[in-house]
Amino acid sequence: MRLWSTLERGPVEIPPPGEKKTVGMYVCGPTVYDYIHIGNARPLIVFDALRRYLESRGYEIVYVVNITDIDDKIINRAAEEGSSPEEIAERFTREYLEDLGALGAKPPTYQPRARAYVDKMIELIGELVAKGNAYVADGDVYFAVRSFPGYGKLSGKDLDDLRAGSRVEPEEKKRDPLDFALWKAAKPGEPRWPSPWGPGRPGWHTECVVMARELLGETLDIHAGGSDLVFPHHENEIAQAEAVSGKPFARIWLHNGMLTVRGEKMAKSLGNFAYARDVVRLFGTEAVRYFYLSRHWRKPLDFSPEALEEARKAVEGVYRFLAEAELAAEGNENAALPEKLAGELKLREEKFHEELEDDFNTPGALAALQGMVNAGKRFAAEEGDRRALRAIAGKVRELAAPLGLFQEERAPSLSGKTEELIGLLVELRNGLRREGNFQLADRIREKLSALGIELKDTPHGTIWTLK
RNA sequence: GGCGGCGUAGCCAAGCGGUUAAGGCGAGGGACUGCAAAUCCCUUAUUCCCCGGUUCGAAUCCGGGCGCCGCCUCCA
Repeated sequence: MRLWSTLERGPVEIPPPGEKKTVGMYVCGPTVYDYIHIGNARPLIVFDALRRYLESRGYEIVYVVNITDIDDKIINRAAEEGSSPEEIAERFTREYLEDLGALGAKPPTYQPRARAYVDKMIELIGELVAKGNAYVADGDVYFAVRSFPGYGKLSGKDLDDLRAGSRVEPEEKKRDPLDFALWKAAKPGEPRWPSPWGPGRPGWHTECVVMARELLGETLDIHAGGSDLVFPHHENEIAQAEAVSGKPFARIWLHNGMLTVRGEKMAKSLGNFAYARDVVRLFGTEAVRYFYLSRHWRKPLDFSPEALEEARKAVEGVYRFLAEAELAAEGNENAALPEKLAGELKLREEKFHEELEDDFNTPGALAALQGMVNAGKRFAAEEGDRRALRAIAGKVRELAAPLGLFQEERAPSLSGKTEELIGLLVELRNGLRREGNFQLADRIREKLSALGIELKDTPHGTIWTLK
């Protein structure tokens, strides 16, 4: 399998499963100062799907998504609410975990929190100071970017260009404006940990390095996150990790494209965001997942209610096929697949895997899945043989499982008594229809429709569904 | 200004040197129906932002435009 890596600026081959015992995968998770917005959900869905696809192909994945629970934004929010940073972090960690579940993500192997690793961070900073890659200035510790020759290799930036166009305000304490804080001295009222440089807290760029090293070793197989993290966050991680270990920090760097709104990046600071939980509540987990997976993970994707609605309908269509196929084929589970159909099915299945093996092209894979559904429908229409449909339905479900799609058994049903009641109404209405009393028959249909119960008169009788 | 990406049907979106240019949504036509709804079937890009070039052959490669976006500051 090939994945396009930011560092190589091109595709990198992942060694086949079995050649290596486990694959370590690290994704930059949220800062817990508020509910996550739907843009934050993109890496959580896309890399969850990638992880599960790799697992389905025989890889053993150790999947880490960190939780940043030390940060300026948390401190600010606490001040606004008259609460403590600990309380804010605790609360939004809980909310985040709930949202992660609602997005249909498989729980990560580890979900480390920065607060639990402060000691290790102090150790790492100490090493950097000892090696001459970092310096102490008035209770702060800064990483000296000029001390790391590879600085800029991930983002393709040149130190001198950066300085020329720099929007960074030079800080007195820094030797170079691009140096970044490893340790920040505590201001009055701020959370603090004791350190050799005085009380303070770690800078953001250090936590991922430390947690990744602790849980996955010095070199990660895959490091992933949003494309807005390439610079400076991931660049700074590389500098710290590699300055200490002398080994590559990660083999493959994956960066998902941004979610946009009318072409502009969704961001809390721009105010153009929607909370993930609200979008999931409105459109459902699978519509959100389908929405993301119907666009290649590296490209920007534009958010709109219409786009989500479109995804919801596409998901709906597949479920309609699955329900029909599984119903029609009941009792014919072992019916042999006609040769013609088997061939087409096989072709689509190969296509599905080819697409995913090639830079995890989920839109292509979804198209292959839709193609299978269409092949099934066409076959049933042409040959009048519906028995074969069950095999297709099974294949679709099997292939879609790692993507977190099409695993629901069926639409939620009503209680037995209610169903009997609807059955009674349907029977009465059909009596009226036979007598030609369409006026009353239509009224019953309309009233039920208003209650969310849709009646359909088919040649074989009337069936009903929930809207 | 520097670095990176994108521009494919009404909309969304794959394809990245030879395919009938995937797939979804929408739209149009048909079947079914008392009328509907739903469903099913069929149709829907001689052409890939523009202009040159390379090639037997380009949406795909190269050069030059035009337009849009991201990063360079916290950010998934």
